[in-house]
Amino acid sequence: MHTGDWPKTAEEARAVQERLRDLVDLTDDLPALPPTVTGLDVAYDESDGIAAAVVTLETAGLTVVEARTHRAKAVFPYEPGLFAFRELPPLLAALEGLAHTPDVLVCDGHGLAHPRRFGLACHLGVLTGLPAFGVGKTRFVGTHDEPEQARGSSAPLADAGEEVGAVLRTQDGVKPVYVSAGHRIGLAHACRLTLALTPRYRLPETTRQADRLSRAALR
DNA sequence: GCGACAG
DNA sequence: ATCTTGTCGC
Repeated sequence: MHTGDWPKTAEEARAVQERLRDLVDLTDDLPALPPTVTGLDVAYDESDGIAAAVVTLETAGLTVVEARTHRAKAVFPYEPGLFAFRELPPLLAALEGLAHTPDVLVCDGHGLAHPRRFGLACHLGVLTGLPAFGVGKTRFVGTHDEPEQARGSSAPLADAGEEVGAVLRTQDGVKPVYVSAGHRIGLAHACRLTLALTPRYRLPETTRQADRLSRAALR
């Protein structure tokens, strides 16, 4: 579906981000608790082989509704800030295989918490037109205070004077995650959904399921 | 100039 | 991302 016009150089990729960033819509029309949540992740092997997985869960109960995987060869090298150009192709292919349109995408990476405010979650949201937000495991940009130790506590993530996300504690005393809006959803809503997806573990159940499936698909 | 740097 | 032994705790 995206064969042909994919950036070849870092310069071209950054230009694409600068051009698409204006298409990000932060209007939030998503129900407080959408019927389903769809997680995405990509696994890699030692020779440019990659496997993407998308898993849709019922929001209440977190049971799997459907899942899809897609294997491919990496077409773009990893570079901080341009990460989406590496994972987007297989992720989009996997998404196209779903029988049901996702209500919201939960990405393994950042959205607005990006140097040019256009991380994977924004890119995926703009290209699919679907609501999307990011839940990163580590900080990429910005500074923040340490959130309180209780699950649900959070601290603003600021970069260059802008609030680009939140550092959210999903379990008592565990390392917090980095939540940021991607497209068609607000930060507060993204944080509430993240908590709904982490009743037991640090990472969202969507990410855990997608991670497991992508690794399995790689072999 | 010197670090930092999503996955 | 992925590579890895042991270790602490429920």
